[in-house]
Amino acid sequence: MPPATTRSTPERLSRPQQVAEAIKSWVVANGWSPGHRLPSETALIERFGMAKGTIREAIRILEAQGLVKSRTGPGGGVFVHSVSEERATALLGNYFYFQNLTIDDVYQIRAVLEPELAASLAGQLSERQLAALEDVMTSYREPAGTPEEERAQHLASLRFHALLAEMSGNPLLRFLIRFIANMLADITVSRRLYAQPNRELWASGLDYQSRLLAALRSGDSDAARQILADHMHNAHRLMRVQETVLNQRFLPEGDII
Amino acid sequence: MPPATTRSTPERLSRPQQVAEAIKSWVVANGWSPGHRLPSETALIERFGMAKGTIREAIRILEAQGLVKSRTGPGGGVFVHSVSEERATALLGNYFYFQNLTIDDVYQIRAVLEPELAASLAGQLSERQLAALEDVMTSYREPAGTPEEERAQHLASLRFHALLAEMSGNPLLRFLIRFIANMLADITVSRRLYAQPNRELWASGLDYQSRLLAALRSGDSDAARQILADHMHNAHRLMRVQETVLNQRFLPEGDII
DNA sequence: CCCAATTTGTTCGTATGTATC
DNA sequence: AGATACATACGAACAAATTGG
Repeated sequence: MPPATTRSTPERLSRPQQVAEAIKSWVVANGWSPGHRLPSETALIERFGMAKGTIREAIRILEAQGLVKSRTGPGGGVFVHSVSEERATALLGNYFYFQNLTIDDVYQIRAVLEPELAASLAGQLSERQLAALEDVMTSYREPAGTPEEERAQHLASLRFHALLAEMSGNPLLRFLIRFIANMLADITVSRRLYAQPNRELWASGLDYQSRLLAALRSGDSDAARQILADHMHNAHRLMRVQETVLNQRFLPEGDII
Repeated sequence: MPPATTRSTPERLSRPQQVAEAIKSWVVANGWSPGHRLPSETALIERFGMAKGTIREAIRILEAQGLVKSRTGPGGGVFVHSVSEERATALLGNYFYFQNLTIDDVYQIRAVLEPELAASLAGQLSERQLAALEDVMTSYREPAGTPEEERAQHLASLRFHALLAEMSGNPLLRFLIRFIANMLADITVSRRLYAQPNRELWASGLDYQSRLLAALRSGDSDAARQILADHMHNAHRLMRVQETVLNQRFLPEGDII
């Protein structure tokens, strides 16, 4: 179940890594699906002729990648597992931890993905799904009073976008939008954006989202696309302002950005 | 250096996993950068009061995520490592292995990301970079005769897009486009698309790319965007045709799609 | 409720491999 | 070449968790 690892750097692998790769291709070759039980530790020890510790390290490698899960006790063992969205998000997040993205980078992508998502969902949602979206919106019907409320509302608005993505039939689009929303949530928290209430962002966000819901309901794909394009443009502009404000406030005090 | 793991499912972690998480936050807290050496195994054994095997499994977990690398010998040890693009690609690929994407899914994303990339690069590239792009183009100046050549040319055209992405200053855009190109290369191989030469795709691809280079050179951002939008639309259409042909050819023989 | 069987989880001691000086 | 410092691997014993009787 792991895509064949395209090895461009032919560096020697440690034995646990070799075993992990061998198990991977074994699973793929046999077409084993999530839930299938792999041979027991002792069986693998015999199969590969290696010590217990080596085999266990191999299994840990696969577990870290989210490809297997192991349980103790009778009926236990190591089981093929489909990589969860949470795991994939965390693993990919590790990569971008070292790439120090800017707000501009993130919004360049959001600005094209979110409108595409909105357009593709117009006229496709059930009344139940539309109701769920309206439900999230209610959590920021009132302007925030405190910074805590402000932050909570911002996270709720990100949840709105994540929920919207959830409704897409495209797994790739779904993952990317949710991943970016998560990353944005982390950035906002760690950089302490939204420390001061920003009533303009709140008002414009609420307005855009209600207009979006109308377009989604009526099936007006072009309108939905345009509404989200405008929204992203606006949100980007407002976040850049806040980032500037932030740097001016915190940098002199030696705080991390 | 790993983003704080947001744990929504409070399941108990095994000791190696606990240690791995502890080391992660330890690295983040101390702000250790790639290249920094972690304490030796024996030091970690004392530090955590656990057996060697447990510590080693923890390190395997971090290594599988691409966050550390270990070397033997004097001056060796475990070192903080920035997650490589290859590693991130492989790990994310594991996730989508279980999501069975369609050609439509992939092209819905390509159709918005590639034009955005082209637009953002117009007028930004050096003569040297433009020359490198032209260089890749020469590898499919002639129409393919054999299926092998056909496949090689298709992979070269994907490399053209990957190279273009490489030139973007946006790490997120860069990664996404290269990831999708890689995935597309895998899909085309595993599904045996392009088994029969498709001269139309070859001709249109070559035409689009030379027009794109002109737009990039002259700095016409809108033209570059439009050219790639058209190209994606066309490539998508042609790949759907081939996928249909493929299914009709191979499915009766019991081959996997 | 406890006991027994099964399977992973953990420990320790020792030995081997590998790169640096 | 040899000594040193480190990860790597082995093996046997013991512990913990889970399931079923």
